[in-house]
Amino acid sequence: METEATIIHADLDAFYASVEQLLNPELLGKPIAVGGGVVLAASYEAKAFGVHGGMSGRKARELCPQLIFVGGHFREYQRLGDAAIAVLGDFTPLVERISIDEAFADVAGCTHLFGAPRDIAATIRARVRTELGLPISVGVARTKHLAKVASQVAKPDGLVVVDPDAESVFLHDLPVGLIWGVGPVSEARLKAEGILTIGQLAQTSSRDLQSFLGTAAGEKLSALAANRDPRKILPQVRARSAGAQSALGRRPAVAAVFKPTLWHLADRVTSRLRAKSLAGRTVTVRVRFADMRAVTRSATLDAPVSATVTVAEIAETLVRAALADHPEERTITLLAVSVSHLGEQPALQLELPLGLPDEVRRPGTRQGVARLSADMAMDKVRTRFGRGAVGYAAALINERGSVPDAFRELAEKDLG
DNA sequence: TCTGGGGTCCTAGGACCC
DNA sequence: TCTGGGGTCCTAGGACCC
Repeated sequence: METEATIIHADLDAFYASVEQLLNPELLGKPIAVGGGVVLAASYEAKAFGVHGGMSGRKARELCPQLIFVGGHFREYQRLGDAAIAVLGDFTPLVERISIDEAFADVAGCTHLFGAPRDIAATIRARVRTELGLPISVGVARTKHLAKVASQVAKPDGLVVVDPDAESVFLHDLPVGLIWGVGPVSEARLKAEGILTIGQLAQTSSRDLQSFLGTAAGEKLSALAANRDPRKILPQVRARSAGAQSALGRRPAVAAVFKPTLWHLADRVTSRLRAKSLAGRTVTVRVRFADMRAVTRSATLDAPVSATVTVAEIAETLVRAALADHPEERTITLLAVSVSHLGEQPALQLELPLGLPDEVRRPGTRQGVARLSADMAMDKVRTRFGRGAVGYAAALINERGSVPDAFRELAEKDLG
């Protein structure tokens, strides 16, 4: 291999749990879980008992009776996550953030200033540890895929550098599940073919993999197993969709339940879009039933929309259609609204020139203008006085038991 | 007292156009 | 009248990631 290993993948260890242990040192060395009904993150001490993110709190307590549940300090997660990623930014502008606690960086252009990639990685780890008090694992390799696998292998609190000459050896005995894009389903399909390790994967023809997993997935996997990964670091990627969802427990599938929820969700989504001057042409809803089966319905419009009322009305129509297709389902457990086909929202102009979105141009009524203007006025009030200051009556829902908004915001991707 | 919330990408079939 | 092929867009569902 002629290229050098300059891609870094940095991943904070058991992030939320580590922050809690940092804020309260009495929790150090103890099995803790962030969350309540659902485990959002588990400390390594808790992971040793089989506790992991996404698990129900009840199941976690079963596995580890001495498990300590702690409330989330969401502001601190955001602040410390930002600060850790900012350390990467001190070395190069080529930083691609994947989530609150994880990022890639390409240090090819700054080794003359800061030394070899291995040294840069070691410095990053030391700085995050001393300046922020958090453990972080780092992988260094020639490609994003290898760097990501390396950081997973480095965990907890380690550094792994994959020499370009040793890539095949490094990957050979690792389980296929470590590959980015291989989840439970693919893993099971590969296992059925006797393929357990990345080495075995590399021995399998691309054609066979495509027949097991489908064209695109097979091709991609084949390339990764053979160490071909052309992906570059992309510092700021524009979002392609924005959505919001809400688990409801078990509720009757009637308008009195779904209407206020849809308005609330539409309001969440569209206010995020408007904040970035974005709008979208496709509105999608998702309805989950008591047996966890879910159906989706979508509608694509001629022009992008971002007004709360418009999206809420479309969502309502789509949900009614989905329910009409499943008259046997009397109970719903989740509703989701998302907007895709995103594009720039043209500035609102009073003259209504051509090119304005449909909701602004609605013939005769000027309804669109009114809707969007009302929303923009409301957005301003909320910016000054907070979300709860003003809103649509139809969107008023009882949020008891639902996930706090602070956590929702953590999960939100920057729409760019 | 089953399983949160926010995303990306792919597939397959149908509509429609040339 | 019947048949064919390619391209694009849309819809619904699903796998996967953090």
